[in-house]
Amino acid sequence: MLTIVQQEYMPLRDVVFNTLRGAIIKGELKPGERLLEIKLAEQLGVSRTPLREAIRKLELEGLVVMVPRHGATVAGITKKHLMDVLDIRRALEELAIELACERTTAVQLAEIRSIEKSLKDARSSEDFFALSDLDERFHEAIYAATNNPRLIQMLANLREQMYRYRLEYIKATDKRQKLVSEHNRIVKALETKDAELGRKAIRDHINSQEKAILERIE
Amino acid sequence: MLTIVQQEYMPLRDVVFNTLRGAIIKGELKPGERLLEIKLAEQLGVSRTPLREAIRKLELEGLVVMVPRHGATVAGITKKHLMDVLDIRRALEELAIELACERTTAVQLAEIRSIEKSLKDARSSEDFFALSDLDERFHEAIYAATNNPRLIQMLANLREQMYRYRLEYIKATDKRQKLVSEHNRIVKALETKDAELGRKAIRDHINSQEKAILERIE
DNA sequence: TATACAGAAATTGTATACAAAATGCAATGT
DNA sequence: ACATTGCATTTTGTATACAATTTCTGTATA
Repeated sequence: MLTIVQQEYMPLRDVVFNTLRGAIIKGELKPGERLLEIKLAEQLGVSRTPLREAIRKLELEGLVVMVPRHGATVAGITKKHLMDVLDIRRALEELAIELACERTTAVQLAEIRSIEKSLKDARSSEDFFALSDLDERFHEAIYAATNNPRLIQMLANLREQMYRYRLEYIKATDKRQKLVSEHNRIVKALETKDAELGRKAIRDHINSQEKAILERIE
Repeated sequence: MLTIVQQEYMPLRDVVFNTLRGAIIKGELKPGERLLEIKLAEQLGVSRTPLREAIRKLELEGLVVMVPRHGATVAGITKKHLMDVLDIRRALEELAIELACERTTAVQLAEIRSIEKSLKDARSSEDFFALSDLDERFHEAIYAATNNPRLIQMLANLREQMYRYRLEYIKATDKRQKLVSEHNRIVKALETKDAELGRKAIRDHINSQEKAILERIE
């Protein structure tokens, strides 16, 4: 007898959590904006209970700041905060590449290569969302190869936090070629299992992003 | 006019959160054990609402596993899981030392030195909790010197997860001298702002812990 | 004996009600 | 005009009630 794993059900709190996170990342909920429970609950058509549980999770992810007996506000993004997060990402991305160089299976490498090719072929496209999606898939494929679930989760979360800036970065057509060549370097490192090259490559990649983000900020 | 900052208030959800986290870390709640909402709520003398919100946070910290419509269970700790967390800690501890080498202020360095001395003086003590507390304060003082709140929070969380093993490590009297000398090396790195030495020192320090934990596990 | 089914019990998911605290505003007094 | 006080409103914190689902258990049947 087969047990059918139905993944279709999702608790309301998670639906709300995803919705709010998306809204914050896309800028629909602006930094400093208050998250009024009753108002939000009515807007989303749910009660306060699942809404509150979603806010707890957003709080721990750092997207929302809680003040006891005052409520939740969308966390502000300062330059300092971004730099802090980038420092952490750099350290963990280097670890990820190192692990991936050891552990990537043939199947995983093929998958990574395939995504890299798609991205290369689409590098002149104007479909930013598609490009962004490919970029995300490329990096998540590498995370997956680390075989470290905790690291995968943390990196996914850290990346998400600069989503809106990443989109801007990808729009910058003049930097596309650079992005493609950086990806290629990363793949080379994985193919030759050269952890040191991998670390360098990913560091340069993040530094490019950092530069682009800094340009955007002022 | 002086404003008195009263930090005495804490929402029930946070009290519950801390209580449960402590219970899990100390092993009072064993891996695989179910967290029944009504039962726990009665035991703690609170209603289900704050309890549930606490569980959401524990979930994101990785201490409990949720299965929709089935409830929460204490996350199991496998060797693989420990190694995964240690890999992440190593990467972030190295980053922390590097940042601390750049940023530690004179006051902070004095504080770190002071804790180091206390720990050295107490190295023959049998008061494990006091020793553990000093060790924790030593490392948190270094984290604080990074001036990166997000990193501080993440490292504190990662350390907590191996609390019970750390205690065993500290009990091992034969390794005390080693621990003291490792700390001394870390302080030296901070004093001379030698990031490379710092990385090496902290890496060795964590490797020692890893070894001790592995010995404990079988 | 093993299995399938039905119903009961237990448990989580969600909504609502009530309590406590903070905020805003107007009235009052200086 | 300005500060202060007190009240009403808003908002969060907590508890409880109800709904939906799952799990357990016992019984009947092959």
